[in-house]
Amino acid sequence: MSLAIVWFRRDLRLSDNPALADALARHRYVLPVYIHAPGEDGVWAAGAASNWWLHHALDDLSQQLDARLLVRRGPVLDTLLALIADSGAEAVYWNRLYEPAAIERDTAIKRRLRAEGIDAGSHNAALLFEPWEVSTRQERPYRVFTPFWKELVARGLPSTRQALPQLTGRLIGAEHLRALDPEPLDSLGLLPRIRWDDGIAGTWEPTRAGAEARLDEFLASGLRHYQSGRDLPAKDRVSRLSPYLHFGQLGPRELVAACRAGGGGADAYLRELGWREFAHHLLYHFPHTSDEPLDERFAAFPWRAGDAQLAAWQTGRTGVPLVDAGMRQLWQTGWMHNRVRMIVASFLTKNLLLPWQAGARWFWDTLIDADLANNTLGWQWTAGCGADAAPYFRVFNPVLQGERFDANGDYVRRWVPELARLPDKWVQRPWEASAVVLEEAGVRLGQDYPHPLVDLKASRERALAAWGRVK
DNA sequence: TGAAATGTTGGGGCG
DNA sequence: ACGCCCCAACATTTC
Repeated sequence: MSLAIVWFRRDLRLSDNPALADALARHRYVLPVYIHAPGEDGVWAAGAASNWWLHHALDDLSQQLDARLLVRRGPVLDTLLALIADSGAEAVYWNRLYEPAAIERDTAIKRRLRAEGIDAGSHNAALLFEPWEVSTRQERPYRVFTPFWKELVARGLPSTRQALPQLTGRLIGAEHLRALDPEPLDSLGLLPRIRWDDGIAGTWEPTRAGAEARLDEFLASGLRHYQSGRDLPAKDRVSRLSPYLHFGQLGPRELVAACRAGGGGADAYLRELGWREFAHHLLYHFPHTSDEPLDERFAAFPWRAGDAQLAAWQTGRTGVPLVDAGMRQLWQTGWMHNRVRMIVASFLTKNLLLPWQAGARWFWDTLIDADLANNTLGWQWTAGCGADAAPYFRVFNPVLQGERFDANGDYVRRWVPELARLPDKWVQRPWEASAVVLEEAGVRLGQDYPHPLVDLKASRERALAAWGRVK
């Protein structure tokens, strides 16, 4: 009886999964496989937070598959060939990844499998449109978001609400699975050895059920007021769906369908999904940009070196409350509100003049939703060296941003508790508070909370001068 | 998906 | 009543 391997990667769902659907359509039995091969991710090996999520997502997927997910470890090609030999599979199907290293590896795997007479096929589960399907009238990749998004909308955003596939009797038997040397999930070492994950575990439900619950909550409470609500980091009015999208526990087509059914306010949110598409479009067409600026004029930009300042930023000890609040939210929960991401990124690159790559690396290591395309776009946008980037003169003032979007200081107080007793007027800028005010709030600057790492006005002017010289 | 500097306007205090 | 100044409020320009 014919058997197909479905090679799961970051498409950890059963619904709207074209590789799985293809396998079910063409073959009698299906062998779902996950192969752990961290070395094949190149220099962008997944960080600890990402691995934590992956562990639980795989555990959850395995449960949905009636414990028939075969986990293996090793080089992917060798592992697949061994599995084909041991199981008698005639085909391997998977859903595409779009990072440069993954494309290179998967292309080689497809070629080799076909050379061996195996039916190898890849599908799109992760994006609304393939990066190579969309181009400007000059047949070039888009480099500006708005026309890119208009084109996608004009084509019609694909959406689907598929029922779960009927798997009963289609998965290979448990005894057959055991003969294929399954690796216990725990042995992959994805979970932390020392338990630093309490904050993350208390914040997230990294399962398909968690994704659906989070989506329902967002549709009910956030989507309608997304346009304005998304800017308030203390409120829970953003989707928080990014990690589910990254690991494919939710597909973008499913999300479009849910938004359409969810009523008003969806356009502003769908546009954010458009930025995700744009990020993948850019990384596909400009594969070096995860490490190098897209705008060549920035190749020789005079970034500073500052290990102590970088460490202060990473650990939320810059002395600028909103920046520190964001960095601590990231460290404790593996996630940061998007407006705050822009603010801390602006602070690192512009006020501290530290290279965006250092920030990108830290986000990569700590974010639960770390995604190479999105991370690259976001950091290059902030640094002004990417596609459709922020103008060089756009420097966020974290004090003003705090007063505008965290007016009563709820966000700062939550993540920087040592400032909690400061009055609203000073909570975003304790260094300007009088000695009496500080004393009454129990804050000794330089002891309980640091003096600001840099003067905002002077460092802003330094940044403007440096960016102004890029010509 | 900025911020700060500069310009303009209009109301009110005051001699 | 009038002109002058101050300054908040808003608009425009510049970085």
